[in-house]
Order: sequence, then C-alpha cells, then structure tokens
Amino acid sequence: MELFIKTIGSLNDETRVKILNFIHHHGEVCVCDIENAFGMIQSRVSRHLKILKEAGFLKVDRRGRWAHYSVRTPLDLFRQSILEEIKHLDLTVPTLQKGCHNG
Amino acid sequence: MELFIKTIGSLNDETRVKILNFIHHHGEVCVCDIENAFGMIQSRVSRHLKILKEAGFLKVDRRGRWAHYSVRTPLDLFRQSILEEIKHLDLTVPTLQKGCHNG
DNA sequence: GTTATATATCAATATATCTTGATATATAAC
DNA sequence: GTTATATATCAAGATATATTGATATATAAC
Repeated sequence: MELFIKTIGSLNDETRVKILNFIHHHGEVCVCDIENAFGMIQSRVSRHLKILKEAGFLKVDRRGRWAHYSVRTPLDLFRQSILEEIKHLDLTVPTLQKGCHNG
Repeated sequence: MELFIKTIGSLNDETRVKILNFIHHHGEVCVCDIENAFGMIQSRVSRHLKILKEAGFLKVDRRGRWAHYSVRTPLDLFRQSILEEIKHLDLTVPTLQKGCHNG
C-alpha cells in the first residue's frame, strides 16, 4: 500500500504530471532543461524530480555536474498505463532547448 | 488534466483505496455496510464515496432509504488497470454483514 | 401529520503538501 | 588551493485535504 500511495501521490500535482510528460516526450533531460522549459526555480524542480523518482517513474544518470533524468526502463505495466493515460491528455509539451546556460 | 487529477487524487488516501477495494470485492454495498465494516462514522464514509464517485470509479443506485454503491460499468481501461493494481496489493478485505441495523 | 432511519453537507480543527529563498554539496575550471 | 556552476536539502509560510460533530434532506413506518 505504501508504494502504491507514493506512486499515486506523485501524480497528484499538475506540475509533476507536466514534468513527467515532458521527460517522457523528450527522452532525457537535465534539471536545468526543466527549469528553462517551465520557468521554475531550481529547488522546486529538484523536489518534484525526487518525488517522481521515488515513485518509480524516473531514473537519474549523473554525468559530471549534470543529473540526467529519464523514464525508468523497464517500466511495470501499471506505471506504463499511467504514462499512456497522461500522453492521451494531449498536454502542451514545452520545447527542449539543450545546453544549460551555455547554448 | 482536471479529471485525471481528480481520478488520481481520489486514490491518494489509504481509506479510499480500502473502501474502493471493499466495494470491488463485494459487488454492491450501502453506506452503512462500510460504516460497519470499517468502524467509521457516517459523514466520513459519505464524503469518501462522493469523491470516488466523482472520480469515475463508483455509481450509486438509490432504492428507498438506501444508497447502493458499486463499481461503475463499463469501466475504462485506465481505471480498470488501477483496480487491478489495487487488487494486487492484497489488502485485507473486511467481511460484509448485510442488513443495516436490522439484521 | 410525527418519529425514526439513511445519507449528504457544512464548519472547525488537524494534518499534509507546495512553493520559495537560503544553504549545502559536488564537480569543473582556473 | 579559489571560483563558478549544477543539483539537493532545509525552514518557513501558504494552500489543500482529512476528520469530526452538528445540521439538513429524504424516505419509510406509524
């Protein structure tokens, strides 16, 4: 039950649904990509990513100074069906401008 | 997005997950069945049922003084997959003693 | 009509969650 | 070593949600 509630709770916030959809759409992004795309301050983005990671949706790959987030694979069927449902919401996905403060 | 958050939010509470599982397991129950099975006061049960109904999981059939709740059919695949996931949690389902204060 | 029962809703308090700004950590460049 | 950048975490206030007890509504029995 605990993990189920954690998984559900991670999606009980529009911001996180949008961030998860953004990552799912673009494949792999770093924290500052999300800051830029959504115009959010860093601490807010970092906190939401942590929640989505602990809910089993995301993985992190740390390379140098950057933390690269992407959808965890393989993903169980339950989380897959949630991602599908989110995709069907047809949310506007902000464009991704790669290059954090150095493009 | 609004309905998605409403659906997710309805499950972001252990009590409601247990109530939904209880109804799914037993088929059709009235409000007092849930009061009895879970030892909850009526206003609390009524409020949770309303939230689950508005989230698209339950339907009500009012017969006389009683409101009979059951899982909505047909249920879309997304909500079906959530019900399945809840079933796999293997929660303890309280027994159902039919007959509200008159058994 | 009155009385009892089943359910729904409101108001108040308690609890949890989100956002922000500040601070901490960790890597890279120098 | 120092300085700059990327990310994580903490503390405080703001917002949302859960629980309770009281009240409202609606049906049934009398």
